[in-house]
Amino acid sequence: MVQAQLNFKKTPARLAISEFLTGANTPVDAEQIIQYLRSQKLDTNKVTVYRTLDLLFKNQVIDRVEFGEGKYRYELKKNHHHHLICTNCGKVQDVEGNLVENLEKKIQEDKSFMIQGHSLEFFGLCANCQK
Amino acid sequence: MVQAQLNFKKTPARLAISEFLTGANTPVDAEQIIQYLRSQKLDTNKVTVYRTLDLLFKNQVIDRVEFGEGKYRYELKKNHHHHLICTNCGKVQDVEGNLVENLEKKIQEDKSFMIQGHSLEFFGLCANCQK
DNA sequence: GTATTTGCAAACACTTTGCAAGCAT
DNA sequence: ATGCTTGCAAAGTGTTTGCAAATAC
Repeated sequence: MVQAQLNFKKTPARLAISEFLTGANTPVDAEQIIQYLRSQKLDTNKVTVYRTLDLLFKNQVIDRVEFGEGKYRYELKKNHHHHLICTNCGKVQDVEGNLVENLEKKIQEDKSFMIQGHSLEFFGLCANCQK
Repeated sequence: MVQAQLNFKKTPARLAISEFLTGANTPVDAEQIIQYLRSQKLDTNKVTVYRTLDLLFKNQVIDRVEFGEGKYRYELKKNHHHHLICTNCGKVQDVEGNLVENLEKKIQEDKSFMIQGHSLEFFGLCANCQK
């Protein structure tokens, strides 16, 4: 699997799902994973896909995000970043870095709220869709 | 209804839903609305609730937000703000103001991405749950 | 060999749709 | 009167669960 220290059994489905997530440059949904597995002649049941995602999520191998679509998307955990989601073509770009670190400090002080995490997504038109 | 210029028919269900949304100090889900209607002896079908929410959302009377729960929450449109969501008790507080305006300017320049909107939610522990 | 993982069927939660009946204007 | 709104039943998504059979180690 993605991280050697996790002693999950290395089943074909899990390896393929990890491989797909590793190769994806954008957060993918369960359906896309199932399509990929099908294309690899690995007709894995969707239940297995959800269970694998759950396993990876709970072990902090992947992140789970929502883009207001009524479903989850998943991506390998990586350096903190935010997303630019094109409302026209759906393209997703990353913005590297924690852009709200200073905001968080201020909020913790002002509101006595202990921040553990956040989600920040931007919606708009990518360069191509502005033409 | 909430906004006079919209000439929707003022049915009991719509009036009650608007009233509930107006009184709510936190984004509510469809189920909470149904419970409220029931408590008002207005046994409105959930389909009507969803259709009313859709109507209000499309006419920009309400906002629709997601807190990573796998469902939508709705709140009356108001001054731009973000949410502090307690991961322990679920309490939701508002943070007034557009905290990422400067970020947006920078992103538009750096990424040639035309931002139309964003979502920013903070997850953590409210003052009470830190005790 | 044994505990983990899988597939299947089924259920679940949330939301949407089609259509006929009912109501606001 | 008529077009908008509702309820009902059904279906559509996305996701989870129980259990017996299959498999990685």
